[in-house]
Amino acid sequence: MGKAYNVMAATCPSRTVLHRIGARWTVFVVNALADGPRRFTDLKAHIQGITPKVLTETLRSLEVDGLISRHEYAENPPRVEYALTPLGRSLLVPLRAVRLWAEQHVPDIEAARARHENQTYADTV
Amino acid sequence: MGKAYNVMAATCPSRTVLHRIGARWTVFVVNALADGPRRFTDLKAHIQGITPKVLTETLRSLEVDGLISRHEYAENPPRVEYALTPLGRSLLVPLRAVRLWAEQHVPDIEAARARHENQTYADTV
DNA sequence: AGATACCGGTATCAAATCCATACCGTGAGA
DNA sequence: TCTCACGGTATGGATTTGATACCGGTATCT
Repeated sequence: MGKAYNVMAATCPSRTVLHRIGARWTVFVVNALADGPRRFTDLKAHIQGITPKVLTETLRSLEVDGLISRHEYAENPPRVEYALTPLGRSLLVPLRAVRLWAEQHVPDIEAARARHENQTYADTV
Repeated sequence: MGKAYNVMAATCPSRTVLHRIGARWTVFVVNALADGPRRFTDLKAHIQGITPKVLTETLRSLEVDGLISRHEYAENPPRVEYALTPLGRSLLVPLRAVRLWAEQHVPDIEAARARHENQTYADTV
């Protein structure tokens, strides 16, 4: 059923999906929610460097796409929690693989960048 | 080994790696090179919607990071081929998982978006 | 010989996105 | 009353992305 879509086609809806996944902060927010619901300020502290505006936008987008859910508790003081939906949790699997790849290959990529700085040949295939 | 890095830390180098992976067109270019080397114009035709400028920038960035290699053949007419390096091929694995997830969950996400449309409409009524 | 087309890109400028900083309303605590 | 935390907005500048036109070299067609 998945093969009904081709990401290389400009008109394919999977394009917009991939675009959303690839958006600047999606990977971080989804990963930050991996261990359970979190509050706005908690997320902001956990994902270092994200600004409140961008965090708000990212959360809204993910909510629209059904990847996370927003729960507003009518307590005193009011509390807002964000959590992954089942769909969001399923995305966690491939995203975790990407994050692990990134963490594991930092030395390789830093070496490649250093090599490029030194103008060495690029033919290391 | 991989756990020496934490993507949530703003200063962590894995951040820049994840940023590169998540860049607008990286997934498409890497996937387009999955089946072997391709030429510039071929890539441009295959990845619908990418402009030459952006394709050039993406290829240069991926080359700096050691994910692809650029071969300029001194033939007549000159030919330029881009290919995945072993490092790039290793990235192919998690990226393919992401692409498959995207292709498989298009209906879910479209449903979520439609649901959201209806919700906001219902809120105004 | 002249016109045309392909390849691998640049140049230029407009549009979309991202980021930093400041601020707001509500409620709680001192 | 003053101040602080929470969950955000407002504003305005910086960065990235995109659309379009163009270029030099080579081959091909007429």
